[in-house]
Amino acid sequence: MPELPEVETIRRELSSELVGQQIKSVQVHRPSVVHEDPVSFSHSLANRSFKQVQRKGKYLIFGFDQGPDMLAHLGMSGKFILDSSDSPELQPHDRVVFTTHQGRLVFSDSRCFGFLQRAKDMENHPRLARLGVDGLDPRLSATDLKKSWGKSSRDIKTLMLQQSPIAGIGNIYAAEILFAAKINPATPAKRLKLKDLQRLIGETHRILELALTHNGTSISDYRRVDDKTGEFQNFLQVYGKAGEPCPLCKQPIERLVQSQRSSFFCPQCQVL
DNA sequence: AGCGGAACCTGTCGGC
DNA sequence: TGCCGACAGGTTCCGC
Repeated sequence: MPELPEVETIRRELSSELVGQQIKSVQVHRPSVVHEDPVSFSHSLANRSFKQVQRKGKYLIFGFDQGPDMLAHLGMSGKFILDSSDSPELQPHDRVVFTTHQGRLVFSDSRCFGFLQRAKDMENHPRLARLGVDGLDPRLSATDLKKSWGKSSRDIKTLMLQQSPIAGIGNIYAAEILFAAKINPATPAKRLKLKDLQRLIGETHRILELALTHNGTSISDYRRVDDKTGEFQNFLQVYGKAGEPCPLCKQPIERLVQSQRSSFFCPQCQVL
């Protein structure tokens, strides 16, 4: 589900609404989504207060007034929902519920690819150690990309999804960024020159920023913490649009499977 | 080392 | 109506 703009939207909303709230209790309804002993997890988080919410790539890191941080990933269908109702009913996909003095924070995830886990040493967490430069980070450089990709004959689309050397891009934004940069998703990475990679970085920044401005893309599952949808789905140029005319040249958009994922592109505009 | 493919789990939709 | 396969904003792991 959630790529960088969706996760960052959620981070901002949690940051403004959740910070300062104290946890009364934690109920784990699906132990497998807590990647550690669920009993220790619940016990240790009780009575903690949320202090900050950070993001690295598609991961969220919750900081508390004391004790280890909590790492969270939303997988394909994970959501964080905040509510303040008095007698909320447990929904079928509610996996973990944090009850605070002001309401609840619910981790809901239909497919259970997401997870929560405390970690004392977040800096060296194996999940985070592999991440490259954040997709919104201005320090992202074409030279770094050339260094990582310069000798690879793999297709550029697959490499963009690997979270290194760039972190935060997923299937939707890979398609949109490549369309904007006029690069074919099947192009072997080593064929891209520095100026192509510079353009790719420019479009990465532009598209991710724009999507963030519109609070991300809601296609089916993704919701903001107040259950509202994002709006960037209204601005998609190629993702999910196989058979529809290209917004630039009217040629039909094509679908292609790469690394077991769908890619969408315009065969006429994305020639490189 | 790097690659392709399977696995994790659940839900929805379209075709027969 | 029911069953079956395809597909879905992700990531890790295993075997070659």
